[in-house]
Amino acid sequence: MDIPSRYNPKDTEDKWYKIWEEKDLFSAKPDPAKKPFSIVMPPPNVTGILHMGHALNNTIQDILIRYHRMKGERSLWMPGTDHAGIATQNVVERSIAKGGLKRQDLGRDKFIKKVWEWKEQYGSTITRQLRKLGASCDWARARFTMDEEYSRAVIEVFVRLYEKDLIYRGNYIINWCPRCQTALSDEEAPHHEIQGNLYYLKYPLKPGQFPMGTAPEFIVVATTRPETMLGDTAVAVNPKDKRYKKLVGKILILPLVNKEIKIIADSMVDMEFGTGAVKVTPAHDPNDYALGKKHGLEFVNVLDPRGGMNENAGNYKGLDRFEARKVILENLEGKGLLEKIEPHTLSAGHCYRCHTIIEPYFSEQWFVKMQPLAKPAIEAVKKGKIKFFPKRWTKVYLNWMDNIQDWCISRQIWWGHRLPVYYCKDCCNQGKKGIIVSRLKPEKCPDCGSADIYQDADVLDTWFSSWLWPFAAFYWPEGLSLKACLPAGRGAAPKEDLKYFYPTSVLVTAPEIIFFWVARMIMAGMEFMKDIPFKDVYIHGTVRDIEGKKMSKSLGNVIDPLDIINEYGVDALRFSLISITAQGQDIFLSKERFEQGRNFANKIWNASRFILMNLDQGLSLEEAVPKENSNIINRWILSRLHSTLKEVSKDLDTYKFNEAANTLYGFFWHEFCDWYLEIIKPDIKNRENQAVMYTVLEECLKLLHPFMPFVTEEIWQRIREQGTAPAGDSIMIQPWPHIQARMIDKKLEKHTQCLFDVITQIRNLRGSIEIKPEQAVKVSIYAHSKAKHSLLKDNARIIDNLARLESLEFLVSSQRPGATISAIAEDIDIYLHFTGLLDLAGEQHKIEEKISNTEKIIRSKGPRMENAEFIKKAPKEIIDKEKESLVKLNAELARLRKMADELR
RNA sequence: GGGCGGUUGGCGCAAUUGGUUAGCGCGCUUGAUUUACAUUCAAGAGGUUACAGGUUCAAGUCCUGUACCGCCCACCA
Repeated sequence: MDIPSRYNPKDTEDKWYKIWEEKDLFSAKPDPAKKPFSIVMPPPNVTGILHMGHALNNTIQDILIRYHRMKGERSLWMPGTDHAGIATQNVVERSIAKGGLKRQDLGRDKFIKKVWEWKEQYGSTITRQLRKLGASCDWARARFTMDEEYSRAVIEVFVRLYEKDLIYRGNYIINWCPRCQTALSDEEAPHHEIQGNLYYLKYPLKPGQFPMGTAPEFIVVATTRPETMLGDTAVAVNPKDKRYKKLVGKILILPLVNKEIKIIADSMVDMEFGTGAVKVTPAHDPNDYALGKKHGLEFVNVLDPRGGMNENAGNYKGLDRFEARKVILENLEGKGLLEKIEPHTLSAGHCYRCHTIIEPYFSEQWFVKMQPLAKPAIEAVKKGKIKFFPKRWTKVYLNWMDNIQDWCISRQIWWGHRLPVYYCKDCCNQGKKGIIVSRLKPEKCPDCGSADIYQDADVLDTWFSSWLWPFAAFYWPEGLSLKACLPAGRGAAPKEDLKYFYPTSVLVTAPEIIFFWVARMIMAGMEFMKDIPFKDVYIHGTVRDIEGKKMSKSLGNVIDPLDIINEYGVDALRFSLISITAQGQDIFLSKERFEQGRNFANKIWNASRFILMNLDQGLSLEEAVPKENSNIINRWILSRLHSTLKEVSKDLDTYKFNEAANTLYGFFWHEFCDWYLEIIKPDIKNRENQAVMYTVLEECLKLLHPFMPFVTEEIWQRIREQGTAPAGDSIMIQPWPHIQARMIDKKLEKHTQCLFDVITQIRNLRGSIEIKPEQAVKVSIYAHSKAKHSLLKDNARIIDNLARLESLEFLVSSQRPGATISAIAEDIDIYLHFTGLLDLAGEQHKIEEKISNTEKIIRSKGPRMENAEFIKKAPKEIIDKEKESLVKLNAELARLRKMADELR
């Protein structure tokens, strides 16, 4: 037998993945007679490279897909990539920058062409890496959010929403990233705390409004962004603020700009903060914007799109915003108008792509009206049509949905779906509206007939295409009406699949994506499909380093899954990752974690190697069905197998992946290998043992396959190569083991456990007096019950072998034989004969210790049985259990005392 | 300012609806190598479940409060 004694992942991984793909085992074709099971993969960015978050996310999905596929469902995992507008544009801009080029140098069309070229060349990195991971996606169906047909769906949605009056254009304060030079949605500009200052600026009152000496010369305002003062058009105070009461309505001279601005009163102003007087910059702050609207203030934009000062900033024009801040402060100080600077922590929005501090910026953008869309999406979750796992995310979702804000969807970049918005130059020039929203470019203006029409330059937020993923990936809207219209044969993705696979079964994703994507998909699903996009949402934790920090390149704490695959193998990566992923908890990773997975893969490998070396051909599996007279050890392991199977299936059905993995680990390693195989080793050629051993291995391989696809496939195939089992395509498509309830016998499991306890106790006794492992010893046993007596007697050989006995004697009374040390296991007394010098005092001490321990337990339980309340109120089962255990403990105590007496 | 999660042996985590003597992995101690696997095997040590109250016959589990850690949301200029 040429099986190496170490599992080498590199020999199996690429090989089997290739074969699975060649045999087309990942493809799922609709079959009305069968249940569908579908998952749409959260499409990774086309610029993406595999990180641990991907590894975890996709391993979970692959486990679910493989599990349901084996259960006989039509199991589809729909893969794809996201065009990731800003991220991809940034990457390509960086790449052409090496040649000293900016995108503007190329022009829009050429730049877009470059992006496509980049995509062709590098865009498949992430999908290649997902293959490495073992992901069993139906690659033939892979979609890209910029595909022609997908883009059509995006345009369709825009037009429909516009026609329903759910999309509008307007001038508002939005989040502007000066580096990416585009608007961002609120979700794309998360707030982070930064250390800044609060600057106190003096704004002089216009002279002559009060008689000399009856009013202050200045009003002091506090601001964190002094450069925006150039765009101030008022100062606001609280109307209740006595300090400023008489100043309301008066005029200030805005320093540096020398412009007159008014003091206004508004209850929005917090009297406690700063000086109680706030400068108002309607074009650069959302609050000030509101004030500006309310009080009819002027909107002065002082920034340009790059975050520099524009022509409204006068002398400061051209300076970067932070440079300008410095200069302005210097100038104010020079004029004695800077009162003081206080350190101040504030939270500012940051671009989620490049982490630049965003500027609130007044500009014309396109928005989606969210409240009407949110309503049915809230209902769907409230009514339980969509369930979150873990449940607590439901609240997070509902909270956000209840306070939903309109969604800014226009982006001032080039890479993305261009808005299907056209303008008639003539109409616009004449001050008429001239906006045409259309699926196709209009030939001429429907109003004036002019052909002078141009398209809006903006593109849509990437999430405006992702939110359609669960149905657009299935060729919506055609998919609703068309029958199969793609060429038949392998790889064809018939468009009627939408009907079969939608709604999808479960969405697996990370918490930070709930607002961006999950919530919006639900809204889109309800709006365009009139149905939920998925039934369950499984939210897994964030992968962190061992100190709990997020993994990031800048922190240098990244563990690269590809390195782990290289060093430990993919099965090890998958298994370890899953076994430490408690439902919904974050994951703290260190490299050593993967040793457990690697060791387990090796254990599976070697147990299989051992079995294969000893397995006869042409086994009849009938022999693995326990009969009344079957060997108790075989009945035990089969019962444990089916208990395990039941648990694993239940855990998978409830998304408790770590529990499933750990249950399997414990069963395979510690019960099957450590006990069962060791026990049957001497009788390994026994027909029944052969059949049982083989059955347990086969079933375990199947149970393990979703977690560790490669090692299980390799072994499964080797079993077939050896001719032990009939040939088959792949373990991937074997039926999931059938739970046979009648095989599970908990009483038997418990009963058998006693045998193992006796063996452990004997080994323990040997160890306590340092008997050499090779030295066989004499042991005498007295069982206080008949059942146990016959269990031990029937299996004496097992005890002999595993505890290395010279002889095993069954006593007829509970009398301690001479020259022995003793132990007890349940109701069995164990005596180990010792020929050397006996450490009587040590033995005595050991027993005394056990006695006091047992007494302690009895003391803690005893009063309960005398407690009338307990007897009255506790369920009968519990009382019986308690009674039973107390009886046992007391018997044990009596036996221990007797043992101690006999020693004296 | 709101909300959520966490706090269990040295470390990382488990523990269904409250119900035997709180489990697992790593690490540690001791011993074992012709005999499937040293990526192994055997045996063992190690916890008054963050703290303070409360409910209950019974609390790691439920309630109230406190402390610390982490995350999310929010327009404190």
